[in-house]
Amino acid sequence: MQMSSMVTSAVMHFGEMGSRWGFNRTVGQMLALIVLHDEPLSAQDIADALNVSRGNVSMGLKELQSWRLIRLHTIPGERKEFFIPAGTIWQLANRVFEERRKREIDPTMSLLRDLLLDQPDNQQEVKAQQTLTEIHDLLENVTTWSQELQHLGPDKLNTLMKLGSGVGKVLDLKDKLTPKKSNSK
Amino acid sequence: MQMSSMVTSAVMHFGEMGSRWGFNRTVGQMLALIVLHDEPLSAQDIADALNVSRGNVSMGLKELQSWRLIRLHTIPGERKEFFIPAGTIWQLANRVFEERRKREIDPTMSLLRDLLLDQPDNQQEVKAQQTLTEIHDLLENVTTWSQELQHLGPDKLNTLMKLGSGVGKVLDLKDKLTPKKSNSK
DNA sequence: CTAAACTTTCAGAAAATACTGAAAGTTTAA
DNA sequence: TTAAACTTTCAGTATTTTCTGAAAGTTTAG
Repeated sequence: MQMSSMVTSAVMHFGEMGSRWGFNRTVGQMLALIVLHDEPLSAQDIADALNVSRGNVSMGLKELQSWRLIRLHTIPGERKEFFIPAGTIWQLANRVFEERRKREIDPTMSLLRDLLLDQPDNQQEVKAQQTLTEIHDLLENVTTWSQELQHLGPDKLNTLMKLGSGVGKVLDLKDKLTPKKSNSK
Repeated sequence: MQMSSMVTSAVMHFGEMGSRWGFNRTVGQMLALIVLHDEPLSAQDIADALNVSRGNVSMGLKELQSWRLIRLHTIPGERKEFFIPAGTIWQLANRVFEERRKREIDPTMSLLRDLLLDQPDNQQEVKAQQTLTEIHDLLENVTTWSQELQHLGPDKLNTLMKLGSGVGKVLDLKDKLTPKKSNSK
């Protein structure tokens, strides 16, 4: 199994970026390799291509499966297991967002909810709670919104993108077209 | 300088989450402390509150300033420097997004652009380039969109949020109301 | 059953990252 | 000037994370 120079460049880069994206170098390289290689790869293929131990590959595969970024693919007549991407690029990106939300936002939301239930004991805590509320509301918005986008799908998202700075305008448009209940018409 | 239990909880949590947000434990704790404490804090205050070395605080402050999350605040008559949050929660969150985009997306966009300029040498590379194009376009959409949101500001964003799953519908609406040039009508 | 072909696990080693504290640097007041 | 009151730097140390490879586990073919 020989990588083209293009794939090698991308694999190395995804390795370097890996830790910024929530996994480590080897896992990043493995993901790029599996996504860019059109044939299913065995664990041994991956270990050879990346020059890492078989054990490390085993752990990396487990992690990528826990992120639901790759899945098993059985080749009839072959004893060993092969791996392929678990969906389209759009689906993979969504899974990364979702998983990162779980790790980076959900625990904080949970803590903030708890802290906001407490009775403030002094002026200091009243101010702190105000700030915590702002943070909570902002995170909630981000969460809601990102889930919203996932449901849109790539095609509609693209339409939305092409609107460019028109998003604000569509919003205005919507305000005019959908009168509130309180506004008797 | 005594922290309330509420602030202590939040500071500890932000420390634990720090590494997932792109900085380390101490920097995360420092950020939470500065944001939640309503009075400006000196480096020494911070070192005492968090029980870390003065040198570590100095490095952390530099990092938080490079992210533009805190800024210097001079108190007349005081020799030492004090620090306060560099804006509203909304502004701070935006800076974090922006900085993370620079670190997590921009380098990859740059590499992808380069790889897509290369002439594919074989069928393998043709397929790889297709995939890389998909990734590139998706990242470009995400980038464009997040910048778009930053310009909206928190108030309009909130309106957008309240639309909930209605975003798709508004989009359909917009399609009907704004015929494309190619559609002679 | 047995052995071959595979996968997983995990203790210890290696590498990367973060922290300390002492020394060097800077600013200000007198 | 000088020295006091601060800040920054960075070599060495501590901590955390990642990786290896050998041993243990699993599956299948005969």
